[in-house]
Amino acid sequence: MKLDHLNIQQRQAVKEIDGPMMILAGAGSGKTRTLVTKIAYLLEEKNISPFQLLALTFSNKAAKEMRDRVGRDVSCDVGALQVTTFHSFCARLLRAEANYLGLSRNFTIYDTAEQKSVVKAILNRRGISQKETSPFEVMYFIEDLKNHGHYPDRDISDKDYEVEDDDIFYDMYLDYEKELHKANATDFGGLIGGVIQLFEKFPEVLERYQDRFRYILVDEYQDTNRAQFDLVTKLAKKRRNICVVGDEDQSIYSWRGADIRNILDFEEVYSDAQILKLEQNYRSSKNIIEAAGAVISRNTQRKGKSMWTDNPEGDSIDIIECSSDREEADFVSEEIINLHNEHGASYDEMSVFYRTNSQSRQIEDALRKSNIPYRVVGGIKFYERKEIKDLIAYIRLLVNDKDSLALSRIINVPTRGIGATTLRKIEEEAIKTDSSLWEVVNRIVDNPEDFKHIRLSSRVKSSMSQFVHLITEAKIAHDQGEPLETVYEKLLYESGYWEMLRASKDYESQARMENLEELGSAFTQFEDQNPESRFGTFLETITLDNSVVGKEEENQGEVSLMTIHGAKGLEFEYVFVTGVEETVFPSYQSMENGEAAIEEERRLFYVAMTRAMKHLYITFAQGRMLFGQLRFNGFSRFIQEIPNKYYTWRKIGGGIQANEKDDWDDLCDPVYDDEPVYRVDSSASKKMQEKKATYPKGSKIVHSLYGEGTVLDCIGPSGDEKVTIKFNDGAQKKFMAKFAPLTLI
DNA sequence: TAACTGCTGCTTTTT
DNA sequence: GCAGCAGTTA
Repeated sequence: MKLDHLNIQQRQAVKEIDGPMMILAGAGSGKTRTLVTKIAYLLEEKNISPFQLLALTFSNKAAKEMRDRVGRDVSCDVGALQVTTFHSFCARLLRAEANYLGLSRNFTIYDTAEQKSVVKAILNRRGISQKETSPFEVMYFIEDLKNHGHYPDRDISDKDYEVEDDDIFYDMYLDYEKELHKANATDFGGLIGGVIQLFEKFPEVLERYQDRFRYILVDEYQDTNRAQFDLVTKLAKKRRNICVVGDEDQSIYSWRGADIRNILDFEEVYSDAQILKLEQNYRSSKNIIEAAGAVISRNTQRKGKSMWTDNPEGDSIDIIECSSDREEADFVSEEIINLHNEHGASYDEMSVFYRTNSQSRQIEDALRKSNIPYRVVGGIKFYERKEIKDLIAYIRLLVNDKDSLALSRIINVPTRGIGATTLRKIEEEAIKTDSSLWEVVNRIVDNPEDFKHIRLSSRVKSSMSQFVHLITEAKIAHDQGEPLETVYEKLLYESGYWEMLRASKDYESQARMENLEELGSAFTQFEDQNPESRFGTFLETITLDNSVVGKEEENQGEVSLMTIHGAKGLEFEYVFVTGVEETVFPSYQSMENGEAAIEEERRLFYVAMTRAMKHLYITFAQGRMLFGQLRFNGFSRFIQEIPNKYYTWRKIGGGIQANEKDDWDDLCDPVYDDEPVYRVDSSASKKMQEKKATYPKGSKIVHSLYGEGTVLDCIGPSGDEKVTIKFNDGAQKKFMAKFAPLTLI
């Protein structure tokens, strides 16, 4: 098998197949190429059956990419090959082995919004207001437990997580688990935990899987949490053929439980592990790689790689100082037009990054004004829209009638006169008789005389009867194999949902109706691709991968807008990183959370920088509207961490007056020694001192070589300004003030 | 039952 | 600046 297309380290990563291995693969180092080749090598050269190989990733994006490339590059039949995400793998395994854990096969997977509803209900029941304890706190607590591989009766006293007795949060966690179990549901963390539980309680099941998966590959290893590490360790215990690939410098999901120790401790867990580093970057210019390297080298929590490249030095990084967020957006759109018209760059080679989604609006406005085609990646997801969640709730109830959360969501949508009071009565009854809401509603409909004690009006009772009829009819149609879209439409029209939107005159309803039509075609499309599938598989697919509906259409020459988190794994010729200011990036929360949080922000900044292949723009605004207030935050410490030889500082627009600008430069004077000084206190901006620029805008100068000219612009920190000069012969040139032979006249 | 009003408190979001 | 909540009013 030819491995000429790989470098020495990559080739070694491919050929060493036995025993534990960790590959530290830096940004743009050909990680996927190496992994795909390794899979091909195992299958074709070592004759491993695809059935015995397991490749796990964290994201669907990565799984899909690997699957596609394996399918393209590998000649043998890869049908049985599992290249999938941790969560899909676990969901499938749990459904296959459901009988062991007392779940039924049609269990529902709750997403974050549904988890929140459950937690809210628990808080409510305990009489705790959301002000006292926010549901997020409880959710975070629960997730943290699950991320560490905890499940209710698991003894993890010898693990790295302590559970205290009579902890009210812990009690709520137990309530939560009970609630989910009653609803025949689990959550993302529960998928992983469920498999761990299964493996611990039934060693024979574990052994079956250990014998099957002789080679295990884990991609995006830096994003795995402790539970996933546990899971993989269990699976690999017998054969020890485990190969993990990751980059600790791109670990940006620790707030989601990703545990950087999985990388830092790998050698301790596997003392005979081979550690390989892929340090050659094939993506970006030398300037970008070295600048990014300088920034990330400030982190202490890392194994330490040093990326290098054979690529040309490339353009200087542009640091753009703007007076406001508005001007920043205008600069981005003007520069995009410039790149497009003057440099022939196509829009889909450009991307604009921001720290938070809310920053996109400003940019979108500017792009729209200039008629630049763009698309926003991420943001509000299709399946998170209210109307979609509503109809999905109808379907969830149809698939799993124990899903009381789904029932309570839609029993009064559209309004059927079954309001909060009635619902509370049903809930009380359900708790008393230990049944689901669906069962209670059915009992009321079937034997109304048994429920005289909860006094329901006949209008309410007849609505309930209609509701039960609707769901039951749809369920029968579904069971008889009617096309999914037909059943869906039945629910949509006969529930009155469609009519409710049609009758409503507000502006949003039109869009909602369009979304519901799109959902309809999603069913048809899904059924075409998975002919044997029913609603159950559809639900699982959309919960675990919300890019599933025809949404992921090809980029037809648009500028991409996204958060930096969304940019991981992608690359663009031209990248704009916007809003690079203290309190925005790093975010103010991270600034309050100590050095570890700042290191994560720094990794995020590193990810942003290393997405750029050809040209990198870093922009910031002196003043920005934040929380309805104009704030002056100063540029980010990360800008100060870029050695000045890699960038050109440009101040654009007219915003601030000359003397103010000098004060600003002085205020933000970057410090390059070992202990950076950060001046982020906005009140400091009021205590600015007077100081003159070396070459004020508009002043006349003479250059010993080029003659007389006018200063167009003077930018950058004082003592290190870059001056733009228009000479009398029309030529325009940029100089470093401290080196150029310039004299003021 | 819904609609209105004032108050609070803000990230990122692969699954 | 805006969404989401709790408490109040029609």
